[in-house]
Amino acid sequence: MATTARQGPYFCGIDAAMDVVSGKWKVLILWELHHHGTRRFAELRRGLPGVSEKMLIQHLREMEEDGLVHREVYREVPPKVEYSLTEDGVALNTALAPLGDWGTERMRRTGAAKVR
Amino acid sequence: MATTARQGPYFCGIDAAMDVVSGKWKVLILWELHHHGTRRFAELRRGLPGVSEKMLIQHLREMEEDGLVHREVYREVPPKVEYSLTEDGVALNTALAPLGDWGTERMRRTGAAKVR
DNA sequence: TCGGGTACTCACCTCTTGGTAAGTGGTCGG
DNA sequence: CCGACCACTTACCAAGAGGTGAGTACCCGA
Repeated sequence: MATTARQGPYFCGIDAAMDVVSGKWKVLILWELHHHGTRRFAELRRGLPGVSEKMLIQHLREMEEDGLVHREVYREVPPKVEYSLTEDGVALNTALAPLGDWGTERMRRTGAAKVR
Repeated sequence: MATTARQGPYFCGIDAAMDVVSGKWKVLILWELHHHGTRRFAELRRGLPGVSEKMLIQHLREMEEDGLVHREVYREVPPKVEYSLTEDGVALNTALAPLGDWGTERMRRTGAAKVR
């Protein structure tokens, strides 16, 4: 994904949505931003145990490019950057809700483990 | 994915759902089976231009293992195998609908190309 | 008899994804 | 003066996702 292509011809809407959402941490970032509103880089990193800084940035950049998250840079001396969801990102999150319910139900049935 | 792990600890329901749905052709298979009810292997292959036989089988097997699709083998001389969605697969498809709408809307806005 | 269709399996190879670890420049607390 | 924190960037590397092409056992139509 990422560097090249993207926006490639899609079969249907789900296909297009999956393109934007595929990436190990993307939906988790969405979820985190949705629940906390605005978060700084280090806050996100701490909120997603196991994520590498490289992937976090890469995903955030792609999601910014895709118009899902807004990136606000404060030119202060200890650098400060705040990430938040755009309208589009909020809509995506809403559209993901039923899928989340399905997954939760499935976890309950299969007894899958949960992190934190 | 696939051979090892799976059912790994999840952060939330969306995470669990994404695990089951991640794979280049999975949502398309879901979509195809949902729209046609029951399909044979070759019909699916023809319905998803570009899919390789290897991936199609691999995905179908994983989805069967995950309880999303049902596989019915007819012991006839020209081999015949029919695939259909389970209740769980239908529910997943329903849960994916809003995401599909979001993606369709997005395609409209960005003017992304569509296959076939 | 030749080709095509059925539903696969297998071996091999490539490209992408994602992880690790180090470096950057500045500031603040102890 | 040492280390930690901030928000990154860069180079390198391993695993795996997915593609290609061949083979299989059988039958049917031309």
